Amino acid sequence: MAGVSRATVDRVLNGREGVKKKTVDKVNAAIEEIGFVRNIAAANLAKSRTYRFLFVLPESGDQFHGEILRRINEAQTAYTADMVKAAVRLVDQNDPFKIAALLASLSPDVVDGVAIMAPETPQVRDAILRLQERGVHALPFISNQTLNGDQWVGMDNHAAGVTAGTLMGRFLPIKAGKLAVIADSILSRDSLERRSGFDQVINSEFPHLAALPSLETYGSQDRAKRIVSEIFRHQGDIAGVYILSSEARAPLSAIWKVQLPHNIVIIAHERTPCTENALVDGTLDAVITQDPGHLVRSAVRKLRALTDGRSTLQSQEKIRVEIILKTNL
Amino acid sequence: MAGVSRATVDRVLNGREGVKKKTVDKVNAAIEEIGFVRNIAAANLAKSRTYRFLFVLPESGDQFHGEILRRINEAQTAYTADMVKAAVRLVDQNDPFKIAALLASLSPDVVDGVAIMAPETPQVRDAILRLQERGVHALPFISNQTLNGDQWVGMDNHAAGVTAGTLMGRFLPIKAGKLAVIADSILSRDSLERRSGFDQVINSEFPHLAALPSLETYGSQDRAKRIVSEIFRHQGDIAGVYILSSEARAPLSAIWKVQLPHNIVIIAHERTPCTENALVDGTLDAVITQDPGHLVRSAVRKLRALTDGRSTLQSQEKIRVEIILKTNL
DNA sequence: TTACTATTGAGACACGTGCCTCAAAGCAAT
DNA sequence: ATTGCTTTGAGGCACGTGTCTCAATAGTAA
Repeated sequence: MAGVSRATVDRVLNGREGVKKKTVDKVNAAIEEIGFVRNIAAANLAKSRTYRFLFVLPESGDQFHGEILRRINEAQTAYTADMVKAAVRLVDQNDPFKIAALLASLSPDVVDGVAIMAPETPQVRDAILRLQERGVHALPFISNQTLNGDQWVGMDNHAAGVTAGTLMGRFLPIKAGKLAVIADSILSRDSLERRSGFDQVINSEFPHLAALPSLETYGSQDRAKRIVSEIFRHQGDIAGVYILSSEARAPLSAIWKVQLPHNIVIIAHERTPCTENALVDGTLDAVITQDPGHLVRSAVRKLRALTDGRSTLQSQEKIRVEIILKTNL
Repeated sequence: MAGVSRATVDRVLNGREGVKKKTVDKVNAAIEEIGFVRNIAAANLAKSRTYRFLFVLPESGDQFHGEILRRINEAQTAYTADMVKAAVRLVDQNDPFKIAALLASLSPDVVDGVAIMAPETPQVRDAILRLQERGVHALPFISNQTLNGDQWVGMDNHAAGVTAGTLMGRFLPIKAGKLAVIADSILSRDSLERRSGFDQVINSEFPHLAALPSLETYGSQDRAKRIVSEIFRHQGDIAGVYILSSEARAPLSAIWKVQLPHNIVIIAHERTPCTENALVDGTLDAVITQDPGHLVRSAVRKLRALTDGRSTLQSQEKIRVEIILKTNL
């Protein structure tokens, strides 16, 4: 069609050197004209290509992370047909240097792409950039990093906070009240974004409500219990509780023990066995979540597209801020 | 590994005749032992297999169907690499005989699988069964058919109705009021299920509210306007409006014209440009929807799994009842 | 044992692409 | 026209599987 040999087409398609610009254009024109699309399956077969991906996740007993791990295993099975192998490495997320060191140890000989869930610190940011320079595709995962705008997988945490605030405001009767905000730790960017969204909507749309300063549990059951009981002792008019961290177990079990007045609205994040139970038994009024299976599959698809130099279906990769009630579990 | 030749393994793998049971067992044992998984990409390459799927959809100017069509085109592109070709046929959904005739005209030589969106009638049900007998995989799509329990793609409409009812009840203050229910037509199974879910939750959880009988617009703009204005003339204490059909345009534009008291809660179904606008401008309080892109991709994946005799990832194929507010658009 | 049939093996070619080598042709500077 | 470099062509083998043919072997009934 282009009047050239298969070898030349190959040179053009795979970007090899030593082809005249004029020839390249001829080939591309022909490709355009007959609407040729490379059969990626055949190409991968020929290259006996395997996609070696790595998920770098925080080590924690967090149920949400447990879900993520389950989904990675699931995807492992589902994507074997596509020659995708996904490994997992757990790192202490409080130690940015360890994370950076791990990333620094990865080379393109061993891995094609990495999905990284880690708090944003200068060390990590640098390590990610250097990783990319070395030719390993890196993709911020769930925890955002201010790098390449849309190249990350996770939900818009500000919108999630706004949504939580809206539901809180709309579920409560229109009268003055205070809102307790409980977090594991508010240092992470995700927590800050959620909090800011929550405050924004409460202040602007529901001025009769007042969001109290965040209370941190640091993952401790005891601390959670103390916080919960103290809130209700000192602040008489608590109307709602917003649990903004991804792990709702500690605050929830504290709430179960303390027995709150039952017209209080409680909203938490992330769908886990624990939050599901709390929805069913009526403790939680709503859960704002992102689908862990979708997160994992989206990361895999995006990494694959990156290694192939393709683009992905925008609409499929958008991580939705999902609202879950008892009724649409 | 099994001590047999490649030819025999082929006979076993592809279920050809004339292999002793003992040999079959040996081969399967070996497969089990070394954990062999067939490279589907290579297999399809060798067979130069293409998956020819057909979407049978109602012909209607419905925006939701428009979205579905867009997503089918999108999937078309995204799945070319997997040799999937999806065609669309529109049929008058009020004529079950035409639908049945169309299905009857499909043979396995021309198409591998069909996703069918059609109201449930005896003719259609029969046609689907006969289609399957002829060896064409059929999958009810969006509109459910009481056939094979989980083999369909769409959301649980009863749960959707319950969710709509719950939001309605929770968004409204706890005081007596009436709820208008507007539908295109309430004859379809989907509408009935939504209505039943809605009533159930209103009656049991929010007894101070009363859901009025459904009002049908039959897609007519004028009729919608008349219905909307009459409701508010004759019934003084309308607290909320539930638009339960997939096309909210007629009722919504009627509402825009009539200018309702603005503390009325309005909930509709399906995310479309129209409902999005209504969310943004505050006319709608919530939209209950299913993701059209996900519906289409799920149908394609399920049809592909059916033709390959594989199973799909349960969790990925579950169509969620999504709640959309202005904040998580 | 013989004469069957049922089962198995060996080998070839195909699918669409990648990747390599060697030779041929084109081109520019001298 | 010669030399040396750049660009192109021809052809082969590979990837993992399917599918076919023909021959070889095993098994069974007479």
